[in-house]
Amino acid sequence: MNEITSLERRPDGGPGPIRRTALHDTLVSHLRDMIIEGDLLPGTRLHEGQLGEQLGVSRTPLREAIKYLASEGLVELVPSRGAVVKRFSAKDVHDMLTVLQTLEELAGKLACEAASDAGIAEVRALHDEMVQRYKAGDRLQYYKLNQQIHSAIVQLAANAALADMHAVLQTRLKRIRFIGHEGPEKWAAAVSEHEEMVVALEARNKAKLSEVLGRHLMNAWERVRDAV
Amino acid sequence: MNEITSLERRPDGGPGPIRRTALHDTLVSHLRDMIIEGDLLPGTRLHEGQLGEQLGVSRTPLREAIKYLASEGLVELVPSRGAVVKRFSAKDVHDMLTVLQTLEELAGKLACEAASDAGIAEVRALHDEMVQRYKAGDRLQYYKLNQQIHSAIVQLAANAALADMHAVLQTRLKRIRFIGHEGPEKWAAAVSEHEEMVVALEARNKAKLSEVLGRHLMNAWERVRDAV
DNA sequence: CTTTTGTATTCTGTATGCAGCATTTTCTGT
DNA sequence: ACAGAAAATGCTGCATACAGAATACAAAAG
Repeated sequence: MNEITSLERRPDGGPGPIRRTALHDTLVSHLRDMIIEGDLLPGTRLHEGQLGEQLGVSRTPLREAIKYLASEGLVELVPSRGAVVKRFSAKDVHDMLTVLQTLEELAGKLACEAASDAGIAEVRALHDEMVQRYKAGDRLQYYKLNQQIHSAIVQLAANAALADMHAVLQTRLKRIRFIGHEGPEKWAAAVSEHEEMVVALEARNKAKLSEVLGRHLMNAWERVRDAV
Repeated sequence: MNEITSLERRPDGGPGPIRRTALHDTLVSHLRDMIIEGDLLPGTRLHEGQLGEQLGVSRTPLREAIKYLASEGLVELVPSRGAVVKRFSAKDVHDMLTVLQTLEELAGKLACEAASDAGIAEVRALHDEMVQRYKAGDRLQYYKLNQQIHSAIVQLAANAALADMHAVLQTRLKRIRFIGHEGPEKWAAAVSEHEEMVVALEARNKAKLSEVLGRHLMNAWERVRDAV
């Protein structure tokens, strides 16, 4: 079941303008997911003919999607030899986390200034939900909510450029973090850091929030360093 | 003279593997330049037929290039209505400068740790050249060297992710800064800041370099705020 | 047996053709 | 004369077709 056509139209016949997504756009999301979830491993060549047939799509929109992902940094374009899924070294991952850390520190500062109370409440809600998942041992949902919280804080900063850069790096790292399974004690530490984060945000304590976010990502490196 | 074919082969017959650039790749650079230099103003629709004919290229590689630029954030894709050159609000520009500031502060720190003496010397050379252009009143060359210096410092940080993010933002801002003409006194101040930067780098003074880079971009906002 | 060269196949890169959507123009009714 | 509808035009989105490059394979030479 990898046909792409099923994704083209929304399943519900709900109101509002019917979704009119372009195929290349759908393909971008689809391929991105395939890369993140490991269906396409690093170093894999993206075979236009084969991949297109597998997804039930012609080469043209597929190529367009690949170009888009290339600019995003998920695939690499080799002249006359197509595209391959980009492989990240340990240093690459460390570099990305370093930049992400800086960006989130900035996001923390800005969020404390710009966030609405409602926005902060949403983060709190996400966090509480995440803690529930943690206690239930549901790693996948925990992981997703974790990412959502970080994205939400960045959103609160109300800085489009920051959100862009953060999203790109987060996407590039998803594949890694998806794999990086941490032990119970480190997991607990991560949850504890998150609690600190939300408290600092609610107090609109810029310095504190920024510090915790930075520390959190330093520790993230510890957690994934073995996986790469 | 807008034919694209002339750019396909390298002019020199130098050694090494002959350049074999794909057309869509060439188009990305070409369109990017057209946007930055104002040949394509914000809000302009990128007409596939017309633009392709003008450049002597068929629609397929052109469309691929546009998708790439869309991911880079220079153009916006409107479903069923093609692509338009993205328009940036004053807030957008301010947001971008804020992020750029943070990134360059980080770059400064890392560069002081990781840079080779030779690398630092190159920045010094660029700076001296820039000062010459400044004294000669050659705004265009000054501007280009200015950008080169910032890029060079980021390169010295030896962090690929940082370089990526920096390049994207710098590209998005080029169009703005290209326009933003500053008065003589502000121009002098900018040059003076650059001098401080290079001195701090040569001394490998992390805190100082970081501070000057940050201040420099704060001032950059002052210089361009009227232009947007 | 190894190396090299010629050939065949496969895949990318580019062009073109066709269908559907958006927009504009024209026609018709009031 | 004006408003609304219908037709016509132009453009995008996707598929297909064709040309050229890269690789794999096989045969021949050392």
